[in-house]
Amino acid sequence: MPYISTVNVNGVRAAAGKGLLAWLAATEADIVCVQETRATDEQVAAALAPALDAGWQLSHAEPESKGRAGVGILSRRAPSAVRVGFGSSEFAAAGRYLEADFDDVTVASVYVHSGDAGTVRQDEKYRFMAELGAYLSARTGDFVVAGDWNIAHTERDLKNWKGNLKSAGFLPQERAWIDELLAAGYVDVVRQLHPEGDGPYSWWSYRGRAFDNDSGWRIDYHLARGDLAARAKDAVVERAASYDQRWSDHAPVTVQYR
Amino acid sequence: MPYISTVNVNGVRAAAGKGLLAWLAATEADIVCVQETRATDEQVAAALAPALDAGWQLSHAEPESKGRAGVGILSRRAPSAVRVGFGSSEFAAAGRYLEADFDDVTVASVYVHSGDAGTVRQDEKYRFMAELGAYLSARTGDFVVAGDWNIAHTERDLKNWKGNLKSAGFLPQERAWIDELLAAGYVDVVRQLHPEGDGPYSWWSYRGRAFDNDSGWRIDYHLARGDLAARAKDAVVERAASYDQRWSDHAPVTVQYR
DNA sequence: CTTGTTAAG
DNA sequence: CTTAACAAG
Repeated sequence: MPYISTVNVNGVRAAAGKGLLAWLAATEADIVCVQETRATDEQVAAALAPALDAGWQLSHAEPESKGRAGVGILSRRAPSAVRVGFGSSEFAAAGRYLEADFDDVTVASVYVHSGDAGTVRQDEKYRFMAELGAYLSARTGDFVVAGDWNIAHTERDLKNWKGNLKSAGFLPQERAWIDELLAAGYVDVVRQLHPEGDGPYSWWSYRGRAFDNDSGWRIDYHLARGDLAARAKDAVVERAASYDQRWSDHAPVTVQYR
Repeated sequence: MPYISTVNVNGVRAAAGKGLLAWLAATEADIVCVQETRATDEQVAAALAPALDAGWQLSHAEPESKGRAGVGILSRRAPSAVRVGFGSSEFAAAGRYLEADFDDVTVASVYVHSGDAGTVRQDEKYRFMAELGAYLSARTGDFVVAGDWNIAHTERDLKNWKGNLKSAGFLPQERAWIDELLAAGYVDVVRQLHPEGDGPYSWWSYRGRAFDNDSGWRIDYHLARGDLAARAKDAVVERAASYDQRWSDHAPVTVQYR
């Protein structure tokens, strides 16, 4: 029943003015996970005012540091419960994790650091991965965590994999972490429904002609566990949402769950 | 003989793309003083490349702090000498003063701080004023200092003078400093040629409808001394240069010297 | 190449 | 309201 989409909006205030609102008005999704709102609760509500007026419910995890991170969940019906962050992690209030309970499913919106190989920001990414991994592995039941994981799992998940073997987002330790999540019972829903071929990519750099050349990365996943994973169908990356005018460097990843 | 213009370009890189280059290609001025290039020597040369290719000569005083200040002099013929800064001032390398000798005249391009009443930035402005005033008062001969002085001299030099009696740019101490320069032998050339009426303003805030309402300030002056002052004619503020598309919040102030 | 923050204007 | 630097992406 739930029709769930996830998209890194790369600044909700900028995205709202460029096409996010139109996309929200047109989508058939019931639940939309967003990442990188880069705004306070108040600013997000202001940017999405037309959507909220049209009935969308907003749950949001505000980032501590201004202009960074920030994740939210938009839903046609209000969730029965919302939880910001996970555990007593150093990232509890980082605006990187939010989960919401709906009648038939619990949905989380996650934003993993992009990282930068060999820097403190990569160490921070690893710490986040460790804590998030422990939290997710301990969870049971029907559950889907959708968001920007900033990790391409396999060679089929990025166009130029040979050139990125030492790049943040495709490092062995990062890829192994996705393996662990799958081993813990999570299913990469889009890959399950697209077992063959490369992609579909969900992020294209703004630099050069990356989008036109489809030189992208698949770093936005739905990781579902329990009964939910088997119910997934029609997983699509809405690349076309970016054709007219790009309103983010990511495209929505949308899955229908029966 | 010299036809001299001054304009605060408010970022030469932004201005070049929006109309400064077209204005330079069309102006009849022989010497153009510019302020707030907000760029290094190299960046200014790159931004003005088409103008330099067309024959304009560039002299530039690079700001110490990136993205701030920076003054230059563009001339159809190369100056015989160029001097950056004045004396051993704390502002010697601030990118706020540059003078160049031409066959028949010495021209300086100056950029006085905008200031902020009651803050350290206002104190800095006062220190700059004191040092510049001492330097200019000691000078003799034919000489013109053109630039952004960031001070409206009298009630006729800004639209809303009543509301700005306590604002930086119209403070008693600032206005008195202009009086001192005039007493030292400098002539406010535009005012001399426009003895009646308000303005002509040379700066309009980007906020609100300031430009459309001509709610501006006259803060860009040619201060000339010696024979030169008497030779001035046809002093105009080229407000029309901003009609199509504004490429700065200031307009060029152009004077023909016989 | 883009977003948002910041300082300066 | 705008410029440019910066940090992050």
